[in-house]
Amino acid sequence: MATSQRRRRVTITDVASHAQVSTTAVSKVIRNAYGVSPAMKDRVQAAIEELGYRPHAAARGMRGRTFTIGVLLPDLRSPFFAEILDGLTEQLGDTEYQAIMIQGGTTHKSERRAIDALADRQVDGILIVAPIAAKTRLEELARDIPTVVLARHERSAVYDTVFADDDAGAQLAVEHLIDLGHRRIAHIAHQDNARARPADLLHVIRAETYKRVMRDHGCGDEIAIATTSYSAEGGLEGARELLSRSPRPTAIFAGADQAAFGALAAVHEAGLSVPADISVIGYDNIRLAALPNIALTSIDQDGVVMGRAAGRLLLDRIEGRTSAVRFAVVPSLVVRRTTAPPSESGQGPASTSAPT
Amino acid sequence: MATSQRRRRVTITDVASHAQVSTTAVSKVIRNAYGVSPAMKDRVQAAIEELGYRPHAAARGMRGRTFTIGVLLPDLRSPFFAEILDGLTEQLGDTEYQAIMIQGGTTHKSERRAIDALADRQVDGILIVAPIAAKTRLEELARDIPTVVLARHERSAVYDTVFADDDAGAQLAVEHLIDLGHRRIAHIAHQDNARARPADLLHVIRAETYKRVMRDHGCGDEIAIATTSYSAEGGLEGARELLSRSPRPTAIFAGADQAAFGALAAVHEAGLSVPADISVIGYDNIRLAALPNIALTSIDQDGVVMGRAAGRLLLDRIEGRTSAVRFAVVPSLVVRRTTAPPSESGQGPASTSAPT
DNA sequence: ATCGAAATGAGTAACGTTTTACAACCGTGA
DNA sequence: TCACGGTTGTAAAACGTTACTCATTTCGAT
Repeated sequence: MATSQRRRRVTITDVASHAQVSTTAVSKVIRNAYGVSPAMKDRVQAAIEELGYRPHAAARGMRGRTFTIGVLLPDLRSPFFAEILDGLTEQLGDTEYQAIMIQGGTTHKSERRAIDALADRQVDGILIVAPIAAKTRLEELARDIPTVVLARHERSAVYDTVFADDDAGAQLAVEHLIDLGHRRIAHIAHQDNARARPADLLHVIRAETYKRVMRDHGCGDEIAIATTSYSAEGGLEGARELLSRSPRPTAIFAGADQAAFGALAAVHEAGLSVPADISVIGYDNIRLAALPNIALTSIDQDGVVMGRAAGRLLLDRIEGRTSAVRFAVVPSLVVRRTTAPPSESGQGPASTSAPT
Repeated sequence: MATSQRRRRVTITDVASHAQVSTTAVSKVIRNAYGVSPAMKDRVQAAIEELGYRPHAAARGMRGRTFTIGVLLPDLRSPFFAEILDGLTEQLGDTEYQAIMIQGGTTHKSERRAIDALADRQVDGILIVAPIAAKTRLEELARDIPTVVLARHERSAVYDTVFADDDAGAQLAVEHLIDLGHRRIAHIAHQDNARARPADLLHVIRAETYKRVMRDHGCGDEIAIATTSYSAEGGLEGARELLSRSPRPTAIFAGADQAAFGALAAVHEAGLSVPADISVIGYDNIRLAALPNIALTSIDQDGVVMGRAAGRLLLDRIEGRTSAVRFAVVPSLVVRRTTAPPSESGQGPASTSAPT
């Protein structure tokens, strides 16, 4: 018989009667609201301590705040999200607020369900990371709940945005390769079914900037893009396709490090070497990129700073700010050993014969 | 003036008055409880549809359920957790339950705070992944809230456990190396400040099994362990240390793929090659391990199945089951290209002279 | 002393649901 | 016709907290 009655939680009433005061007084102490004498405060806090009382979030949510920040992540697979969360957690640090996460998935339906779930749970604020929902839907949400959108560039009057300057970052990447002497630079892009204005999506910006910079340096004819996804599998597939083209590119700019890993694999698979035959540059500078055997050249953007900023903006909004803010982080180039000047011999040893 | 009054949410009362019935009736329809005629049901559902009503989770939490499953993850950096969550989400699928995640961190204090946060939010069930808390604390929690613990092996009367058979997995790994002819096999282990019985911790089991299998095959004298952490950085550091020993090991069994990546880096750094000079085997079979240029031999354990099982056990418990269950997944060996027979020449080319 | 304002505490009504209890209605069998 | 049991609906009381209102006390300035 594994019964063992589920214990009743200790409530504010228990504390009040134990401390011989009203529940109102206890509530005030908890929220350190105006109108409690030091004596009262001590007394109540002692009772709280003694009984191990913890306020019941659902009940609080009925009247006031839930002290909960909801974070919507598309998935848990990107190491970059972990950094954002670290920043957010740090910012929430000693406040009473707690971050909870929810997985949005890749379809509109699943993302919708996740957002609704957060709204149903009466979170005090929402951080939406790289959503695929349309701007109008996000604004609808933001009218009800303080909202910060991370990783999209749009300008909204009702929510704040936090993002890295992807235009600058992509320019750093492509110009780094051009400075090394490359001209046949290919790009691996990402495709999802986001309903945002394309120009507000970071992966579109990276791709567009790639094209612009190529043209600016007279390499407009060398533009070659494989559109797959920002993942290892996507990078592998995309790079395979790019490497099969003729003439073969001498460098690949992958829109994300994960994709760059896939690209490295494809290069290896083709019997070519990095950076002798092909240079590869990634984006995000995830930790694995720094391992000495990988040593991936990448674009660093400080996820922790972005997470911190998002947290602060959210807290401000909860406190009542209504004006909208855009917070941009500036990325930087981290040169490692996957990029080098192109080899003199136009095509490497493993070049397959041209078609037809 | 960015005012735009925050709209009042539509409540059960709104639905009731719109459908000209009592709130009780609406509540019954929502929960499809006993005592509603088909006519009533249709009528109410139409009203719900029309008004776009969604039940208010906090209010529900006051009397009944919150339809929320809390998931405590130590961090977001392990790709393995993503799989568990996929399995859980799949299992929760079309139920009304929603999974929310919270980051437990690496200290007892932060994990405690996270668990309390879930309890305060009145989740209906908790999935605790690889916790560091003591068993007694988990049992205390489990007496109040249906709980499933994932990745620890202990046997509890009040909560369920879901884990992979790490003993079998580690044995597969070590015997694979021994079958290839290796004898000087080193191990990279993980250390944290968990308060569990050591024998219940997966990383301890992997290490102990490594030692046992070594002894069973007469390699007891060759046992060499570097205790760092199951991360790329930990693997790098650990492998550096192991490679500096003399005689140098011919194979490394890393307790996790992430650590194996670090080990690969260290081997490369030392001017040695895999698998010619050193074989490396990981654990978890994360996606990156399958990339053709990495091709890491690893131990596969099905995280999705584990997540699904955890979800089902949780739902069962919420429905009233009180008996405890232990669910174990059996791992399998995935041979790729980082393991091979040891080279004949005892030490590779980069061997440093023996000390003294 | 007296007045008024400020400080302090308590009582009570919400908040949006679920649960319990019960009333009204129906058809059925005696 | 009556009593009865089952069905279908409603009213009202929780659940634990906060916000609002108001009464009492304290204290400084006159």
